[in-house]
Amino acid sequence: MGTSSEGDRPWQSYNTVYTNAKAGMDGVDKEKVQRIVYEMSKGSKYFENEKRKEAFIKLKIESLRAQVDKLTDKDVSHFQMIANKKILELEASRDLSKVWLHTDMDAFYAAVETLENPSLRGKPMAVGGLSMISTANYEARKFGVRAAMPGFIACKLCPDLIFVPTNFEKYTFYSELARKVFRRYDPDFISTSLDEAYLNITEVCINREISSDEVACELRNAIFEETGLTCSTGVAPNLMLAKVCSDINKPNGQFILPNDRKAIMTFISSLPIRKIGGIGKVTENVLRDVLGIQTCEDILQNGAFLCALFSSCSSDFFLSVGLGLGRTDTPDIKMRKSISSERTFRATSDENFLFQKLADIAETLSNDMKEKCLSGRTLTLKLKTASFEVRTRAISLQKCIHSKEDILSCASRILKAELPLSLRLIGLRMSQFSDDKNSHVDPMQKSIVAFLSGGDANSSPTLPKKQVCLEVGDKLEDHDGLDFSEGQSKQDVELDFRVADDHTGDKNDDRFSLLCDSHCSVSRSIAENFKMNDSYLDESKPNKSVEPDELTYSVERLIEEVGLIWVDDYICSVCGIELPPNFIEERREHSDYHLAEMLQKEESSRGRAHLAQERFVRKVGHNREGTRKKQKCPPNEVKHIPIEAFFTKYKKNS
DNA sequence: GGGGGAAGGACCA
DNA sequence: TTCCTGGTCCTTCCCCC
Repeated sequence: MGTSSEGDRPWQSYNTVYTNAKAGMDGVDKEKVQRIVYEMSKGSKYFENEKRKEAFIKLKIESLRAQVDKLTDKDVSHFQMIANKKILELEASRDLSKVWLHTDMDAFYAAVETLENPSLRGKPMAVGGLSMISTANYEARKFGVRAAMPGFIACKLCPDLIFVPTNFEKYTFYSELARKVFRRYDPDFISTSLDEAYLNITEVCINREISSDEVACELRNAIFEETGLTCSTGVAPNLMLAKVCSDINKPNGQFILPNDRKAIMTFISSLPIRKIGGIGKVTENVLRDVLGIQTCEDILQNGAFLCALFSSCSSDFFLSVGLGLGRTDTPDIKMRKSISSERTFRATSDENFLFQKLADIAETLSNDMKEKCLSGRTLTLKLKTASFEVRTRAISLQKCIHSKEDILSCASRILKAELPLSLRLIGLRMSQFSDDKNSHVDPMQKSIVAFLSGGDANSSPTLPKKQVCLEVGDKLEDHDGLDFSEGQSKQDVELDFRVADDHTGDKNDDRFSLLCDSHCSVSRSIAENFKMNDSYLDESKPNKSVEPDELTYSVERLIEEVGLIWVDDYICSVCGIELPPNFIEERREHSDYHLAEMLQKEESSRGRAHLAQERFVRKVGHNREGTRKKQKCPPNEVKHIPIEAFFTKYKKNS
């Protein structure tokens, strides 16, 4: 930016993934593609957001450069010693005894569509729509059209482009046909997607006394005969290299890298780092602009700087890439860690529309979870604003949930705290699954009594091992075993009234689950919760009188005693302080303060209430310094860019 | 200081 | 006029013990 050449060609500074060479795109006029992508994008909110992200990366690069400049000769020789030691250790772990084959179906979705509709053959075609393309055939790739490109840009690059909608049933069917072939060569093959797999063919080569080249050829022929589709394969001593190799002779080709260190080092030396799985656009730019690293050989030559600038895990990963090392064993079966559903729509701030979308997504997620017998404890709401800024807000519950009603109830509360906002995407993700998929109750969940007594929920034989629900107006003493133990202060209860899960999924249950959800990050003030969930309040129930001296609680009493509501959703009815709805923590602390104040009046012991007040005062002071926790990030604030984010996982490979 | 939750980001197909 | 979906893993920040 800023140079005359860039002024003439502003698109050159707009880096997108679309100019990265993909199979079948070798002859593409990259500058033309870059210019058209730039011209179609510029001025849009997406473009502005990309620019913002680019600016962050530039700052990161500048910061790393400054760190390099500060290194003395002594520092460099120190880090060189560390790098040398690591290289020796990594080299000692090199395993050349395995033969891995990576197979990748050629333009899979597009090939399936062409197989079923031969009239598409020879014509530029893309699977997807005007908003986004899933994949493009090789005829379209000649124009620069590729996966992950918006369809309207693809249309500009290739006006005759034919669009075919995605049909996952078809792709799954053909994928299964291919997998039948894979199983014959490796029953434990690793499937990474519908069209890709890793096969350990070591045994096949030994038992049948044939070369890996012959196995690859045989496998490709078998796949073609049984599916009518072509694939490309790569053979190498580890998974990382096999994946790189399968891309070399695409489409319908294969590349064999011998299990020989010298051959590997020769192969890797000129390999662009971007070809390595785990090195994407950002890492490529950072390594190139900070250290001038472009090939894997460059990595080894910059070992000292990599050790100086990056975490141990990251530098280990980089060095292992430079040595051509990768995983050589079949990983253990991985359990799913999360399940999610998200929808993009035209940006809007219409709250009715947004809550309806949220309900639709909650239903989809709930259905998916039921289908897979999953029940989760952590719900994450993902929002993409009209300006493409992505926000996530998570809530961890005391028990696992899966029903639409429970999901929607939690999600609505988080969303409400974020509004008003113009959004273009809403997503919900559930994680922290219960081990026992048939149980929808978290065994770790403590009953309120166990919580109050500081004991384990399961340790008391007299306590019901189920969630205790209170009706509005109930006193805790009305329930078996629900009394406060001696010395137990009421403030020990961080009350978070939630919609009860009665395990039947009934809507509009007028009871509240009185759970001690102290870990709930978005637990709200009592008043707020009541306000937000007022549809669950049953006003027909008569209030129950409460003796002031009794150490008992009723839900209504808390509200009455504290008397705190947020007038106009903004002003504290007790003291008049103004706190916006999205100041969740502050509001919670604020209601804590008033609660403590109330308790202070009625309890003979003042200690804990005083502590709560102190806590509030400290917190307010803290917040006034502008260190509010991750609620909003100023646009001009330098954000952390976790360049190393991807690398630790490779550590175990080496 | 360590553990764990939350938030954000990079990357992949 | 228009830039997806679903998943994993990692780091940093922050709070709590």
